[in-house]
Amino acid sequence: MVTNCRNCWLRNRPVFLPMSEAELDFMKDFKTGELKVDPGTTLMLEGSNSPQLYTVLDGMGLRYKTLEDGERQVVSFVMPGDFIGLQAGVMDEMQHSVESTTSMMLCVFDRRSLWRLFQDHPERAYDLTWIAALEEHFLGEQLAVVGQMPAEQRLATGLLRLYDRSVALGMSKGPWMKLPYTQKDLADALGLSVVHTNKTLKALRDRGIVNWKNGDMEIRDYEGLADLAHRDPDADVKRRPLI
Amino acid sequence: MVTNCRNCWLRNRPVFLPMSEAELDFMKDFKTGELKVDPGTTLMLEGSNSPQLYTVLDGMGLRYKTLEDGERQVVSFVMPGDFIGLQAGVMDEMQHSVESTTSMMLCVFDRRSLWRLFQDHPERAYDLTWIAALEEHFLGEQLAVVGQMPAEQRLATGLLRLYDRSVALGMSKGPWMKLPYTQKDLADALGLSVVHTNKTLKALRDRGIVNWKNGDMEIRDYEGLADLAHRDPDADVKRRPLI
DNA sequence: CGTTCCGTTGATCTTAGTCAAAGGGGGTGG
DNA sequence: CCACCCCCTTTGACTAAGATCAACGGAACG
Repeated sequence: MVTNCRNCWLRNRPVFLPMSEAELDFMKDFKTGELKVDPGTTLMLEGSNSPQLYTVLDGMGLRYKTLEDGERQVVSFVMPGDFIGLQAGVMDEMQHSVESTTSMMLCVFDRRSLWRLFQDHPERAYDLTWIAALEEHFLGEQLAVVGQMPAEQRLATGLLRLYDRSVALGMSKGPWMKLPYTQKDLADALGLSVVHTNKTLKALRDRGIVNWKNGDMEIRDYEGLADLAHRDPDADVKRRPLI
Repeated sequence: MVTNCRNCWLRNRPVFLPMSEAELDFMKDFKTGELKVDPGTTLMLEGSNSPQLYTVLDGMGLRYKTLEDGERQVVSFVMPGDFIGLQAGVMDEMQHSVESTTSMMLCVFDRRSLWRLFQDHPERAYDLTWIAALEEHFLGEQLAVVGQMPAEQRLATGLLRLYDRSVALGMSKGPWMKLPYTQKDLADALGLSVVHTNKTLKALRDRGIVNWKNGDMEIRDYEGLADLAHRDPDADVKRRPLI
């Protein structure tokens, strides 16, 4: 059964273009169904090997690693169009956990059909590799953020990135975006303590740059934020196509 | 011309097994030659799009990103078997730079043949995706290291990882390994200042845990180091196959 | 109506960064 | 062969960014 599958990577790359007849046929072959999950559901568990792979159709979540001492590193935020479970599919087990923070709608694939995809659909296999390379790119960026930037710049960079993605995905038109995370989630992503994250956030709020209330974030001064992030004004144009 | 290509991912996955007839034929098709570079050579430049992709046959190097303000984040250390240029091959440009720190021997491929690989050699395409996923895995680990660990633990984790790889690649049998990097390189990888890296290193030396002299590193107390890294004793067995 | 989770804030402490200066080597040129 | 220089390492003194600790407020929820 193929239902509406917007924002699915199998549909196209990048995730926006319309689906062709051939692609629809293809979907019939691979998609095994859709899955709706509640907030707080663990979709993938570090060290496990899920038989199912997902594409996010709707909702948000996060990927994280847990360290021996209980600390948590949020590896990335999950948004519509993201592919979940590549590691489980191609290596033998997941290296991080994935959890929903809102309710999510997922497009479900069978892990075992992945090899068939490589054999019969080289373009899609290529897309998959493209996705993996993209993921690698963003992890590298995040590593640079956490490794080299002071708190304020980290926060600005992180919020900006979330907002840009949100806009790119058509989830926000104006200055508002859904941000269903806790400050602890943000802190764990940026490598900061909750307290310091909160204080840094307050500083941004006091300066009228952002406004975060009840899971909704308002970017009141995009330029100012980009400035705090030390972002090269040209670079974001260059980077725009990479969501 | 196909010459000796040990440690090349195209040869096999993981990089150790012997090459079959079919694989030799395959190599003839894709390998365009070998390249020897001096220390300090920039192999890939962030933002550029190299027409050539490489596999490291011998020597060591590093990948890094440069931030707007001149800071540098070392993204990973490059060792034999590593594939260089996946992003250039599959996306449109490199997202980080790659530089040799010793002289290196490289196996050269043409970027344009990558698509042919996906069409005609699905197993190899699969391997390539596997490599990308592996890279993603290690970046995630490094992110957790930089984001959550204090200096000493970061250093211990980093050195341990370098040593384990070195052993896995057959480059060290005993407690010694080649470590041709500067302390600044290490600091930029761990998100620390050189000064603090140096002091932390001295502490390890004073406790007889490691000994680093003239580009050679001696792991004098592996257990002690693993302890400082808070490494789960079982985990390294699990992680061993992933180089 | 208590409990729990999250956000907020202040006080204090520690880790790691910055600044500065002094030792090596190893290479190059006089 | 020596001298100088450059790059890297090492060390100490000082500073600051951010962590930790602690306490309170509010909203959601059973």
